[in-house]
Amino acid sequence: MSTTIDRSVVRTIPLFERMTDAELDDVLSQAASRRHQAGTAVFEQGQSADHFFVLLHGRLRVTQVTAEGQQMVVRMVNPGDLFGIARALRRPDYPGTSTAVVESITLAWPMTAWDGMLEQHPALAVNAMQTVGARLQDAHARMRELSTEEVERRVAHTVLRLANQSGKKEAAGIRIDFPVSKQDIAEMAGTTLHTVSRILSAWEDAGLVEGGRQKLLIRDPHQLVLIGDGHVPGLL
Amino acid sequence: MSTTIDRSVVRTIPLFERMTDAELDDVLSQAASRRHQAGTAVFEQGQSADHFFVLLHGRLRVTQVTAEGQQMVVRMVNPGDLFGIARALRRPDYPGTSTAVVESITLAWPMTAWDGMLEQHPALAVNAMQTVGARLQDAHARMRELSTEEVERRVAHTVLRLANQSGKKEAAGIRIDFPVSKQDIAEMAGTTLHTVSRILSAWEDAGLVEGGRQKLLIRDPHQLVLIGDGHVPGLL
DNA sequence: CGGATTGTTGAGGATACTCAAGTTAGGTGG
DNA sequence: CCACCTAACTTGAGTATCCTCAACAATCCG
Repeated sequence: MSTTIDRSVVRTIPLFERMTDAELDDVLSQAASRRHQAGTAVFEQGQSADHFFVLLHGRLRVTQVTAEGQQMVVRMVNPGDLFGIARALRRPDYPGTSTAVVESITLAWPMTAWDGMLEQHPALAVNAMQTVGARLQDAHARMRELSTEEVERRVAHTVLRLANQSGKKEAAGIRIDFPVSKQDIAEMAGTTLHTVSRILSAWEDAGLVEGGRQKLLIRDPHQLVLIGDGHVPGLL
Repeated sequence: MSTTIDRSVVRTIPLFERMTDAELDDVLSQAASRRHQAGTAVFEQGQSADHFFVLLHGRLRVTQVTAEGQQMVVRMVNPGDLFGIARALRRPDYPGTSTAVVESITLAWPMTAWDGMLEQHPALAVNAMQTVGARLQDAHARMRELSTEEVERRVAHTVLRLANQSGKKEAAGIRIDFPVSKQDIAEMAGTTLHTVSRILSAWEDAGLVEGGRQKLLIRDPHQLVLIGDGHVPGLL
Protein backbone atom coordinates (compact mmCIF):
# COMPACT_ATOMS: atom_id res chain seq x y z
CA MET A 1 0.00 0.00 0.00
CA SER A 2 2.70 2.46 1.01
CA THR A 3 5.41 3.66 -1.36
CA THR A 4 8.18 6.25 -1.32
CA ILE A 5 7.06 9.81 -1.94
CA ASP A 6 8.48 11.99 -4.64
CA ARG A 7 9.27 15.38 -3.18
CA SER A 8 9.27 17.12 -6.55
CA VAL A 9 5.70 16.08 -7.25
CA VAL A 10 4.55 17.34 -3.88
CA ARG A 11 6.33 20.63 -4.47
CA THR A 12 3.89 21.54 -7.22
CA ILE A 13 0.97 21.44 -4.79
CA PRO A 14 -0.02 24.92 -3.62
CA LEU A 15 -0.63 23.61 -0.13
CA PHE A 16 3.05 22.83 0.30
CA GLU A 17 4.77 25.24 -2.05
CA ARG A 18 5.83 27.70 0.62
CA MET A 19 7.44 25.11 2.84
CA THR A 20 11.17 24.69 3.30
CA ASP A 21 12.73 21.35 2.37
CA ALA A 22 13.08 20.52 6.04
CA GLU A 23 9.43 21.26 6.75
CA LEU A 24 8.34 19.26 3.76
CA ASP A 25 10.41 16.27 4.82
CA ASP A 26 8.92 16.45 8.29
CA VAL A 27 5.40 16.56 6.90
CA LEU A 28 5.97 13.84 4.33
CA SER A 29 7.63 11.54 6.84
CA GLN A 30 4.29 11.15 8.55
CA ALA A 31 2.40 10.39 5.35
CA ALA A 32 1.81 7.22 3.42
CA SER A 33 1.02 6.99 -0.25
CA ARG A 34 -1.95 4.90 -1.35
CA ARG A 35 -3.24 3.65 -4.65
CA HIS A 36 -6.98 3.45 -5.31
CA GLN A 37 -8.52 1.63 -8.24
CA ALA A 38 -11.31 3.23 -10.21
CA GLY A 39 -14.62 2.61 -8.49
CA THR A 40 -13.18 1.98 -5.04
CA ALA A 41 -13.74 4.23 -2.03
CA VAL A 42 -10.94 6.10 -0.26
CA PHE A 43 -13.27 6.40 2.72
CA GLU A 44 -16.97 6.05 3.30
CA GLN A 45 -19.62 8.22 4.85
CA GLY A 46 -19.98 7.55 8.56
CA GLN A 47 -16.60 5.85 8.98
CA SER A 48 -14.44 7.06 11.81
CA ALA A 49 -12.24 9.77 10.32
CA ASP A 50 -8.79 8.49 11.15
CA HIS A 51 -6.90 9.87 8.15
CA PHE A 52 -6.85 13.01 6.06
CA PHE A 53 -5.58 13.14 2.51
CA VAL A 54 -4.12 15.00 -0.41
CA LEU A 55 -4.92 13.78 -3.89
CA LEU A 56 -1.70 13.40 -5.87
CA HIS A 57 -3.06 11.91 -9.04
CA GLY A 58 -6.41 10.88 -10.44
CA ARG A 59 -9.90 12.09 -9.65
CA LEU A 60 -12.40 11.49 -6.85
CA ARG A 61 -16.10 12.03 -6.51
CA VAL A 62 -17.42 13.00 -3.06
CA THR A 63 -21.02 12.01 -2.40
CA GLN A 64 -23.48 12.13 0.44
CA VAL A 65 -26.52 9.92 0.79
CA THR A 66 -29.67 10.93 2.62
CA ALA A 67 -31.49 8.69 5.06
CA GLU A 68 -33.82 7.62 2.21
CA GLY A 69 -30.93 6.70 -0.03
CA GLN A 70 -31.04 9.76 -2.29
CA GLN A 71 -27.53 10.62 -3.38
CA MET A 72 -25.88 13.98 -3.97
CA VAL A 73 -22.49 14.69 -5.50
CA VAL A 74 -20.84 17.18 -3.16
CA ARG A 75 -17.85 17.87 -5.36
CA MET A 76 -15.03 16.43 -7.42
CA VAL A 77 -11.57 16.22 -5.90
CA ASN A 78 -8.76 17.28 -8.22
CA PRO A 79 -5.03 16.61 -7.95
CA GLY A 80 -3.51 18.81 -5.27
CA ASP A 81 -6.73 19.06 -3.27
CA LEU A 82 -6.86 18.46 0.44
CA PHE A 83 -9.79 16.27 1.46
CA GLY A 84 -11.15 14.17 4.29
CA ILE A 85 -10.33 16.87 6.84
CA ALA A 86 -13.22 15.97 9.13
CA ARG A 87 -11.12 17.06 12.07
CA ALA A 88 -11.17 20.66 10.86
CA LEU A 89 -14.97 20.49 10.92
CA ARG A 90 -14.84 19.02 14.44
CA ARG A 91 -16.35 15.79 13.24
CA PRO A 92 -15.38 12.32 14.39
CA ASP A 93 -16.60 10.71 11.17
CA TYR A 94 -16.45 11.42 7.44
CA PRO A 95 -19.54 13.33 6.30
CA GLY A 96 -19.36 11.81 2.82
CA THR A 97 -17.94 9.04 0.69
CA SER A 98 -15.06 9.70 -1.69
CA THR A 99 -14.72 7.33 -4.58
CA ALA A 100 -12.00 7.16 -7.21
CA VAL A 101 -13.52 7.68 -10.66
CA VAL A 102 -10.20 6.80 -12.27
CA GLU A 103 -7.16 5.12 -10.78
CA SER A 104 -5.90 7.57 -8.17
CA ILE A 105 -3.00 8.11 -5.80
CA THR A 106 -3.40 9.82 -2.45
CA LEU A 107 -1.16 10.88 0.40
CA ALA A 108 -2.65 9.87 3.75
CA TRP A 109 -1.83 11.22 7.20
CA PRO A 110 -3.21 9.84 10.43
CA MET A 111 -5.76 12.33 11.75
CA THR A 112 -3.78 12.42 15.00
CA ALA A 113 -1.10 14.34 13.10
CA TRP A 114 -3.54 17.11 12.14
CA ASP A 115 -3.26 19.38 15.18
CA GLY A 116 0.50 19.00 15.34
CA MET A 117 0.95 19.81 11.67
CA LEU A 118 -1.24 22.89 11.90
CA GLU A 119 0.74 24.12 14.89
CA GLN A 120 4.15 23.56 13.39
CA HIS A 121 3.31 24.79 9.90
CA PRO A 122 1.10 27.87 10.15
CA ALA A 123 1.00 28.25 6.37
CA LEU A 124 -0.85 24.97 6.30
CA ALA A 125 -3.44 26.27 8.75
CA VAL A 126 -4.09 29.31 6.59
CA ASN A 127 -4.28 27.14 3.53
CA ALA A 128 -6.68 24.69 5.15
CA MET A 129 -8.89 27.55 6.20
CA GLN A 130 -8.97 28.92 2.68
CA THR A 131 -9.71 25.48 1.30
CA VAL A 132 -12.72 25.25 3.54
CA GLY A 133 -13.60 28.85 2.73
CA ALA A 134 -13.54 28.17 -0.99
CA ARG A 135 -15.80 25.18 -0.50
CA LEU A 136 -18.18 27.29 1.53
CA GLN A 137 -18.45 29.85 -1.24
CA ASP A 138 -18.99 27.10 -3.75
CA ALA A 139 -21.72 25.65 -1.56
CA HIS A 140 -23.40 29.05 -1.28
CA ALA A 141 -23.31 29.47 -5.04
CA ARG A 142 -24.97 26.09 -5.49
CA MET A 143 -27.58 26.89 -2.84
CA ARG A 144 -28.38 30.11 -4.66
CA GLU A 145 -28.75 28.22 -7.91
CA LEU A 146 -30.92 25.51 -6.40
CA SER A 147 -33.10 28.15 -4.74
CA THR A 148 -33.61 30.53 -7.59
CA GLU A 149 -32.83 28.98 -10.97
CA GLU A 150 -34.68 26.64 -13.26
CA VAL A 151 -33.15 23.36 -14.30
CA GLU A 152 -31.51 24.29 -17.55
CA ARG A 153 -29.64 27.18 -15.93
CA ARG A 154 -28.58 24.98 -13.02
CA VAL A 155 -27.25 22.35 -15.38
CA ALA A 156 -25.39 25.06 -17.30
CA HIS A 157 -23.76 26.28 -14.10
CA THR A 158 -22.96 22.73 -13.07
CA VAL A 159 -21.27 21.96 -16.37
CA LEU A 160 -19.35 25.24 -16.25
CA ARG A 161 -18.18 24.53 -12.71
CA LEU A 162 -16.99 21.13 -13.84
CA ALA A 163 -15.16 22.75 -16.74
CA ASN A 164 -13.51 25.38 -14.54
CA GLN A 165 -12.50 23.12 -11.72
CA SER A 166 -11.67 19.92 -13.53
CA GLY A 167 -11.62 20.70 -17.25
CA LYS A 168 -8.74 20.59 -19.66
CA LYS A 169 -8.49 23.11 -22.48
CA GLU A 170 -8.25 21.66 -25.96
CA ALA A 171 -8.52 23.06 -29.45
CA ALA A 172 -12.14 21.90 -29.72
CA GLY A 173 -13.17 23.22 -26.31
CA ILE A 174 -12.89 22.20 -22.68
CA ARG A 175 -12.71 18.49 -22.08
CA ILE A 176 -13.71 16.62 -18.94
CA ASP A 177 -11.08 13.93 -19.18
CA PHE A 178 -12.50 11.49 -16.67
CA PRO A 179 -15.81 9.61 -16.66
CA VAL A 180 -18.85 11.71 -15.72
CA SER A 181 -22.26 10.17 -16.09
CA LYS A 182 -25.50 12.03 -16.68
CA GLN A 183 -26.51 10.71 -13.28
CA ASP A 184 -23.48 12.45 -11.76
CA ILE A 185 -24.39 15.75 -13.38
CA ALA A 186 -27.98 15.31 -12.25
CA GLU A 187 -26.82 14.78 -8.67
CA MET A 188 -24.71 17.90 -8.86
CA ALA A 189 -27.50 20.03 -10.33
CA GLY A 190 -30.32 18.70 -8.19
CA THR A 191 -32.36 17.08 -10.94
CA THR A 192 -32.87 13.72 -12.63
CA LEU A 193 -30.71 12.03 -15.22
CA HIS A 194 -33.65 12.16 -17.61
CA THR A 195 -33.78 15.93 -17.50
CA VAL A 196 -30.00 16.18 -17.86
CA SER A 197 -30.12 13.86 -20.84
CA ARG A 198 -32.77 15.96 -22.56
CA ILE A 199 -30.91 19.20 -21.88
CA LEU A 200 -27.55 17.91 -23.06
CA SER A 201 -29.17 16.46 -26.18
CA ALA A 202 -30.62 19.86 -27.00
CA TRP A 203 -27.25 21.53 -26.37
CA GLU A 204 -25.53 18.96 -28.51
CA ASP A 205 -27.95 19.64 -31.38
CA ALA A 206 -27.07 23.33 -31.03
CA GLY A 207 -23.36 22.53 -31.05
CA LEU A 208 -22.69 23.78 -27.52
CA VAL A 209 -21.37 20.51 -26.14
CA GLU A 210 -20.43 17.05 -27.25
CA GLY A 211 -21.65 14.18 -25.12
CA GLY A 212 -21.25 10.45 -25.07
CA ARG A 213 -21.30 7.71 -22.51
CA GLN A 214 -19.64 9.31 -19.47
CA LYS A 215 -17.95 11.77 -21.79
CA LEU A 216 -18.24 15.53 -22.00
CA LEU A 217 -16.67 18.24 -24.13
CA ILE A 218 -17.74 21.85 -23.76
CA ARG A 219 -17.53 23.42 -27.21
CA ASP A 220 -18.98 26.83 -26.49
CA PRO A 221 -18.51 27.84 -22.84
CA HIS A 222 -19.52 31.43 -23.52
CA GLN A 223 -22.94 30.43 -24.75
CA LEU A 224 -23.38 28.25 -21.68
CA VAL A 225 -22.55 31.25 -19.51
CA LEU A 226 -25.32 33.16 -21.26
CA ILE A 227 -27.77 30.33 -20.62
CA GLY A 228 -26.62 30.07 -17.01
CA ASP A 229 -27.11 33.76 -16.45
CA GLY A 230 -30.52 33.68 -18.10
CA HIS A 231 -29.53 36.11 -20.83
CA VAL A 232 -30.65 33.74 -23.52
CA PRO A 233 -33.91 31.79 -23.93
CA GLY A 234 -32.56 28.32 -23.28
CA LEU A 235 -33.05 25.39 -25.61
CA LEU A 236 -35.68 23.26 -23.91
CA MET B 1 -20.07 54.89 17.80
CA SER B 2 -17.38 53.34 19.98
CA THR B 3 -17.94 52.47 23.64
CA THR B 4 -16.02 50.68 26.35
CA ILE B 5 -16.18 46.93 26.19
CA ASP B 6 -17.34 44.81 29.07
CA ARG B 7 -14.87 41.96 29.54
CA SER B 8 -17.34 39.80 31.44
CA VAL B 9 -19.78 39.81 28.53
CA VAL B 10 -17.09 38.81 26.08
CA ARG B 11 -15.97 36.03 28.41
CA THR B 12 -19.18 34.14 27.77
CA ILE B 13 -18.42 33.88 24.06
CA PRO B 14 -16.97 30.47 23.15
CA LEU B 15 -14.56 32.08 20.74
CA PHE B 16 -12.76 33.82 23.57
CA GLU B 17 -13.43 31.60 26.55
CA ARG B 18 -10.02 29.94 26.56
CA MET B 19 -8.05 33.13 26.47
CA THR B 20 -6.09 34.55 29.38
CA ASP B 21 -7.05 37.97 30.68
CA ALA B 22 -3.95 39.44 29.08
CA GLU B 23 -4.76 37.91 25.70
CA LEU B 24 -8.34 39.10 25.91
CA ASP B 25 -7.28 42.63 26.73
CA ASP B 26 -4.91 42.62 23.79
CA VAL B 27 -7.63 41.41 21.45
CA LEU B 28 -10.28 43.77 22.77
CA SER B 29 -7.96 46.77 22.64
CA GLN B 30 -8.09 46.55 18.86
CA ALA B 31 -11.86 46.34 18.68
CA ALA B 32 -14.59 48.93 18.64
CA SER B 33 -18.15 48.39 19.72
CA ARG B 34 -20.94 49.48 17.38
CA ARG B 35 -24.69 49.84 17.70
CA HIS B 36 -26.97 49.00 14.78
CA GLN B 37 -30.62 49.91 14.62
CA ALA B 38 -33.16 47.37 13.42
CA GLY B 39 -33.28 47.37 9.63
CA THR B 40 -29.85 48.86 9.09
CA ALA B 41 -26.94 47.03 7.48
CA VAL B 42 -23.71 46.21 9.30
CA PHE B 43 -22.12 45.80 5.89
CA GLU B 44 -23.34 45.27 2.38
CA GLN B 45 -22.63 42.75 -0.34
CA GLY B 46 -19.77 43.86 -2.54
CA GLN B 47 -18.33 46.39 -0.10
CA SER B 48 -14.64 46.24 0.56
CA ALA B 49 -14.26 43.96 3.58
CA ASP B 50 -12.34 46.20 5.95
CA HIS B 51 -13.72 44.90 9.24
CA PHE B 52 -14.68 41.61 10.79
CA PHE B 53 -17.15 41.25 13.63
CA VAL B 54 -18.53 39.40 16.58
CA LEU B 55 -22.19 39.85 17.41
CA LEU B 56 -22.55 40.73 21.09
CA HIS B 57 -26.26 41.34 21.26
CA GLY B 58 -29.22 41.25 18.91
CA ARG B 59 -29.78 39.33 15.70
CA LEU B 60 -28.65 39.70 12.10
CA ARG B 61 -29.87 38.29 8.82
CA VAL B 62 -27.25 37.56 6.15
CA THR B 63 -28.53 37.69 2.59
CA GLN B 64 -27.15 37.38 -0.91
CA VAL B 65 -28.76 38.77 -4.02
CA THR B 66 -28.34 37.27 -7.46
CA ALA B 67 -27.61 39.33 -10.55
CA GLU B 68 -31.35 39.32 -11.33
CA GLY B 69 -32.25 40.59 -7.89
CA GLN B 70 -33.45 37.31 -6.42
CA GLN B 71 -32.63 37.20 -2.75
CA MET B 72 -31.53 34.33 -0.51
CA VAL B 73 -31.16 34.29 3.25
CA VAL B 74 -27.78 32.69 3.89
CA ARG B 75 -28.16 32.45 7.65
CA MET B 76 -29.05 34.22 10.86
CA VAL B 77 -26.24 35.53 13.05
CA ASN B 78 -26.72 34.89 16.76
CA PRO B 79 -25.01 36.51 19.73
CA GLY B 80 -21.46 35.19 20.07
CA ASP B 81 -21.12 34.45 16.36
CA LEU B 82 -18.14 35.54 14.34
CA PHE B 83 -19.12 37.05 10.98
CA GLY B 84 -17.84 39.14 8.11
CA ILE B 85 -14.60 37.15 7.99
CA ALA B 86 -14.13 37.61 4.25
CA ARG B 87 -10.41 37.54 4.77
CA ALA B 88 -10.55 33.90 5.86
CA LEU B 89 -12.23 33.12 2.55
CA ARG B 90 -9.53 35.10 0.72
CA ARG B 91 -12.04 37.63 -0.47
CA PRO B 92 -11.51 41.37 -0.74
CA ASP B 93 -15.23 42.11 -0.45
CA TYR B 94 -18.19 40.90 1.60
CA PRO B 95 -20.05 38.12 -0.21
CA GLY B 96 -23.35 39.09 1.43
CA THR B 97 -25.24 41.78 3.27
CA SER B 98 -25.85 41.52 7.01
CA THR B 99 -28.79 43.43 8.36
CA ALA B 100 -29.88 43.88 11.96
CA VAL B 101 -33.39 42.48 12.41
CA VAL B 102 -33.51 43.91 15.93
CA GLU B 103 -31.31 46.51 17.54
CA SER B 104 -27.88 44.90 17.74
CA ILE B 105 -24.42 45.47 19.15
CA THR B 106 -21.28 44.24 17.42
CA LEU B 107 -17.57 44.23 18.10
CA ALA B 108 -15.62 45.31 15.04
CA TRP B 109 -11.94 44.74 14.27
CA PRO B 110 -10.12 46.21 11.31
CA MET B 111 -9.49 43.39 8.84
CA THR B 112 -5.79 44.28 8.97
CA ALA B 113 -5.75 42.84 12.49
CA TRP B 114 -6.94 39.43 11.27
CA ASP B 115 -3.64 37.79 10.38
CA GLY B 116 -1.93 39.11 13.48
CA MET B 117 -4.69 37.91 15.76
CA LEU B 118 -4.66 34.44 14.22
CA GLU B 119 -0.91 34.21 14.65
CA GLN B 120 -0.84 35.39 18.23
CA HIS B 121 -3.89 33.49 19.41
CA PRO B 122 -3.88 30.01 17.86
CA ALA B 123 -7.08 29.07 19.67
CA LEU B 124 -8.78 31.72 17.60
CA ALA B 125 -7.51 30.18 14.39
CA VAL B 126 -8.88 26.78 15.35
CA ASN B 127 -12.16 28.38 16.33
CA ALA B 128 -12.42 30.34 13.12
CA MET B 129 -11.79 27.19 11.14
CA GLN B 130 -14.49 25.34 13.01
CA THR B 131 -16.87 28.23 12.52
CA VAL B 132 -16.35 28.03 8.80
CA GLY B 133 -16.53 24.24 8.99
CA ALA B 134 -19.87 24.35 10.76
CA ARG B 135 -21.21 26.71 8.11
CA LEU B 136 -19.99 24.39 5.40
CA GLN B 137 -21.82 21.46 6.91
CA ASP B 138 -24.92 23.57 7.26
CA ALA B 139 -24.63 24.59 3.62
CA HIS B 140 -24.27 20.96 2.57
CA ALA B 141 -27.35 20.03 4.55
CA ARG B 142 -29.34 22.76 2.83
CA MET B 143 -28.02 21.73 -0.58
CA ARG B 144 -29.12 18.18 0.10
CA GLU B 145 -32.55 19.41 1.10
CA LEU B 146 -32.91 21.67 -1.93
CA SER B 147 -31.78 18.85 -4.21
CA THR B 148 -33.86 16.02 -2.88
CA GLU B 149 -36.79 17.20 -0.80
CA GLU B 150 -40.19 18.60 -1.62
CA VAL B 151 -41.22 21.98 -0.29
CA GLU B 152 -43.04 21.01 2.84
CA ARG B 153 -40.10 18.98 4.10
CA ARG B 154 -37.69 21.79 3.25
CA VAL B 155 -39.80 24.27 5.16
CA ALA B 156 -39.94 21.86 8.09
CA HIS B 157 -36.14 21.60 8.11
CA THR B 158 -35.81 25.35 7.76
CA VAL B 159 -38.09 26.00 10.71
CA LEU B 160 -36.30 23.39 12.79
CA ARG B 161 -32.93 24.90 11.96
CA LEU B 162 -34.22 28.28 13.02
CA ALA B 163 -35.49 26.75 16.25
CA ASN B 164 -32.21 25.00 16.99
CA GLN B 165 -29.89 27.84 16.13
CA SER B 166 -31.91 30.83 17.25
CA GLY B 167 -34.89 29.53 19.24
CA LYS B 168 -35.70 30.02 22.87
CA LYS B 169 -37.37 27.24 24.83
CA GLU B 170 -40.61 28.14 26.52
CA ALA B 171 -43.38 26.23 28.20
CA ALA B 172 -45.52 26.36 25.05
CA GLY B 173 -42.70 25.33 22.71
CA ILE B 174 -39.73 26.95 21.01
CA ARG B 175 -40.09 30.63 20.32
CA ILE B 176 -38.31 32.64 17.66
CA ASP B 177 -38.03 35.85 19.63
CA PHE B 178 -37.12 38.19 16.81
CA PRO B 179 -39.07 39.15 13.67
CA VAL B 180 -39.08 36.50 10.92
CA SER B 181 -41.31 37.05 7.95
CA LYS B 182 -42.77 34.36 5.72
CA GLN B 183 -40.65 35.88 2.99
CA ASP B 184 -37.55 35.23 5.12
CA ILE B 185 -38.51 31.60 5.63
CA ALA B 186 -39.23 31.28 1.93
CA GLU B 187 -35.78 32.62 1.09
CA MET B 188 -34.21 30.14 3.47
CA ALA B 189 -36.16 27.19 2.11
CA GLY B 190 -35.91 28.06 -1.57
CA THR B 191 -39.59 28.65 -2.21
CA THR B 192 -42.13 31.48 -2.32
CA LEU B 193 -43.84 33.27 0.53
CA HIS B 194 -47.16 32.00 -0.80
CA THR B 195 -46.16 28.40 -0.38
CA VAL B 196 -44.73 29.07 3.07
CA SER B 197 -47.93 30.78 4.08
CA ARG B 198 -50.04 27.84 2.94
CA ILE B 199 -47.81 25.34 4.71
CA LEU B 200 -47.66 27.24 7.98
CA SER B 201 -51.42 27.74 7.89
CA ALA B 202 -51.90 24.00 7.55
CA TRP B 203 -49.45 23.37 10.39
CA GLU B 204 -51.19 25.93 12.54
CA ASP B 205 -54.54 24.23 11.96
CA ALA B 206 -52.91 21.00 13.10
CA GLY B 207 -51.49 22.68 16.18
CA LEU B 208 -47.84 22.20 15.22
CA VAL B 209 -46.91 25.88 15.19
CA GLU B 210 -48.32 29.25 16.02
CA GLY B 211 -47.77 32.00 13.49
CA GLY B 212 -48.50 35.66 13.24
CA ARG B 213 -47.03 38.67 11.57
CA GLN B 214 -43.27 38.04 11.73
CA LYS B 215 -43.88 35.74 14.69
CA LEU B 216 -43.22 32.05 15.10
CA LEU B 217 -43.68 29.55 17.89
CA ILE B 218 -42.91 25.88 17.33
CA ARG B 219 -45.37 23.92 19.42
CA ASP B 220 -44.51 20.40 18.34
CA PRO B 221 -40.93 20.11 17.12
CA HIS B 222 -41.05 16.34 17.14
CA GLN B 223 -43.88 16.22 14.65
CA LEU B 224 -41.98 18.66 12.44
CA VAL B 225 -38.97 16.34 12.55
CA LEU B 226 -41.23 13.54 11.32
CA ILE B 227 -42.50 15.71 8.46
CA GLY B 228 -38.96 16.81 7.65
CA ASP B 229 -37.77 13.24 7.52
CA GLY B 230 -40.70 12.20 5.38
CA HIS B 231 -41.98 9.71 7.95
CA VAL B 232 -45.39 11.28 7.95
CA PRO B 233 -47.70 12.23 5.05
CA GLY B 234 -47.45 16.00 5.35
CA LEU B 235 -50.41 18.30 5.61
CA LEU B 236 -50.68 19.90 2.20
C1' DC C 1 -21.28 -12.42 -28.07
C1' DG C 2 -24.17 -11.54 -24.09
C1' DG C 3 -25.10 -9.09 -19.97
C1' DA C 4 -25.00 -4.95 -17.59
C1' DT C 5 -24.64 -0.29 -17.29
C1' DT C 6 -25.66 4.06 -19.26
C1' DG C 7 -28.32 6.91 -21.96
C1' DT C 8 -32.54 8.35 -24.96
C1' DT C 9 -37.06 9.71 -25.66
C1' DG C 10 -42.18 9.91 -25.04
C1' DA C 11 -46.46 10.52 -22.41
C1' DG C 12 -48.88 11.89 -18.44
C1' DG C 13 -49.41 14.04 -14.26
C1' DA C 14 -48.19 16.33 -9.74
C1' DT C 15 -46.00 19.82 -7.39
C1' DA C 16 -45.42 24.36 -6.59
C1' DC C 17 -45.11 28.67 -9.10
C1' DT C 18 -47.35 32.84 -11.02
C1' DC C 19 -51.02 35.95 -11.09
C1' DA C 20 -54.61 38.09 -8.70
C1' DA C 21 -57.56 39.90 -5.15
C1' DG C 22 -58.34 40.53 -0.81
C1' DT C 23 -57.54 40.60 4.56
C1' DT C 24 -55.09 41.60 8.78
C1' DA C 25 -51.87 43.80 11.65
C1' DG C 26 -49.04 47.51 13.06
C1' DG C 27 -47.19 51.85 13.02
C1' DT C 28 -47.89 56.94 12.29
C1' DG C 29 -49.76 61.23 12.50
C1' DG C 30 -53.50 64.14 13.20
C1' DC D 1 -57.22 57.67 20.57
C1' DC D 2 -58.72 56.90 16.18
C1' DA D 3 -58.05 56.94 11.11
C1' DC D 4 -55.14 55.89 7.77
C1' DC D 5 -51.39 53.76 5.28
C1' DT D 6 -48.27 50.44 4.41
C1' DA D 7 -46.18 46.01 4.92
C1' DA D 8 -47.15 41.39 5.84
C1' DC D 9 -49.98 37.78 5.08
C1' DT D 10 -53.89 34.77 3.17
C1' DT D 11 -56.20 32.30 -0.15
C1' DG D 12 -57.90 30.91 -4.79
C1' DA D 13 -57.40 29.62 -9.72
C1' DG D 14 -54.76 28.38 -13.57
C1' DT D 15 -50.69 26.66 -15.41
C1' DA D 16 -45.71 25.66 -16.40
C1' DT D 17 -41.99 23.06 -15.21
C1' DC D 18 -40.07 19.02 -14.41
C1' DC D 19 -40.64 14.57 -12.30
C1' DT D 20 -42.23 9.79 -12.67
C1' DC D 21 -43.10 5.87 -15.29
C1' DA D 22 -42.02 3.26 -19.17
C1' DA D 23 -39.86 1.17 -23.00
C1' DC D 24 -36.15 1.03 -25.77
C1' DA D 25 -31.30 1.94 -27.72
C1' DA D 26 -26.49 2.24 -27.42
C1' DT D 27 -22.11 1.35 -25.41
C1' DC D 28 -18.83 -1.08 -22.76
C1' DC D 29 -16.62 -5.04 -20.78
C1' DG D 30 -15.48 -9.56 -19.96
